[in-house]
Amino acid sequence: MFFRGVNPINLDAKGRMAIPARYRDTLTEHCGGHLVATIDTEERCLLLYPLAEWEEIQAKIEALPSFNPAARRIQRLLIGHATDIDMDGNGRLLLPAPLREYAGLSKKIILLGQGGKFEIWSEERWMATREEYLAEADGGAELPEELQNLSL
Amino acid sequence: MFFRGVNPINLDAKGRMAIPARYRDTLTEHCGGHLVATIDTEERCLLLYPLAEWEEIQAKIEALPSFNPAARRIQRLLIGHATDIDMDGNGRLLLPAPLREYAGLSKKIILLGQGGKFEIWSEERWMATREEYLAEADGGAELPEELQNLSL
DNA sequence: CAATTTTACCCACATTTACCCACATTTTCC
DNA sequence: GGAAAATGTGGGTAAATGTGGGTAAAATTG
Repeated sequence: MFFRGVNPINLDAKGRMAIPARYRDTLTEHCGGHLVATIDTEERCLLLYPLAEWEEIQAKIEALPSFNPAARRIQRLLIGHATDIDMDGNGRLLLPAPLREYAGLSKKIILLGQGGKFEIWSEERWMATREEYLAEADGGAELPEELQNLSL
Repeated sequence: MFFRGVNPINLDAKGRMAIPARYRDTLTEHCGGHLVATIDTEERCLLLYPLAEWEEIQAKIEALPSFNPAARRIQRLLIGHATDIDMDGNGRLLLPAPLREYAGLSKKIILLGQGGKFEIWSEERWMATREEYLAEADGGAELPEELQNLSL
């Protein structure tokens, strides 16, 4: 159950996106087409999880202490924006308006496979962010040790 | 019994809010539509619990040491403002005027799923608070250890 | 105790959403 | 390169949801 790849997709007038066919079988088998979308707190994009994966994450987040401000912040942002979405008969997802708005999604969007989850970007934003990433030099001093020794 | 998601809702002229249909079945099954609303002590928003959940919490709060000023404060604020509310036949809640006032609720409000409970915000206030949260960097120094290693 | 206001319950209409079908387009296979 | 299958796209319709308001019961006040 690993997703990968960049997929340019068009949102239709109702805010629906067609999941590329190659992911559909995996998604129906693994979670009956039940997904959960929420926001990314660092970038203006969305995260899309199979239901089971999301529930594990939500359990961890909910267990955090309620009176810790940093924990409250994460709970409000992540759980607060998490929305259940089911694939329709045509393999499409209807993205809720508040989430579309957050990520600035209009017509052209990018679905990015990221292992256990997907990311959803506006095409424009994705292009710009990718360029930034490429422009930053590798091998900066701030790399975690695990990365320093990573062999590709 | 996990609530999540952002729900933009309109209060009507009588101060009633329609609970989104997807939560209704859960609420009627789990607590017969009996809920308890109270205030959040940190932010100007309301907390909305299924009756059973609230009773557990109230028991814990009542058990706090009476001579501790911070405990007394919490008791007075939380238990003092807690109000029983039932869903009507149309799946709506009538929010009491004092609570609406506390949270500054007029017409446009936001219902935020937060796991075992909901939060109710004025739309305006929620937007502002969300922007603040987003502006704060993740990975600040004050994060609980559990959070530092959380992998989304 | 009567009069007035408030609350709760219910019904009916407007709007939105979900589901389904049909067409266009792309891909695959021969 | 052409035909057939699979995929992507658009939109119509029935059902579910949201909204407003009326009426009767209850509570409150003078």
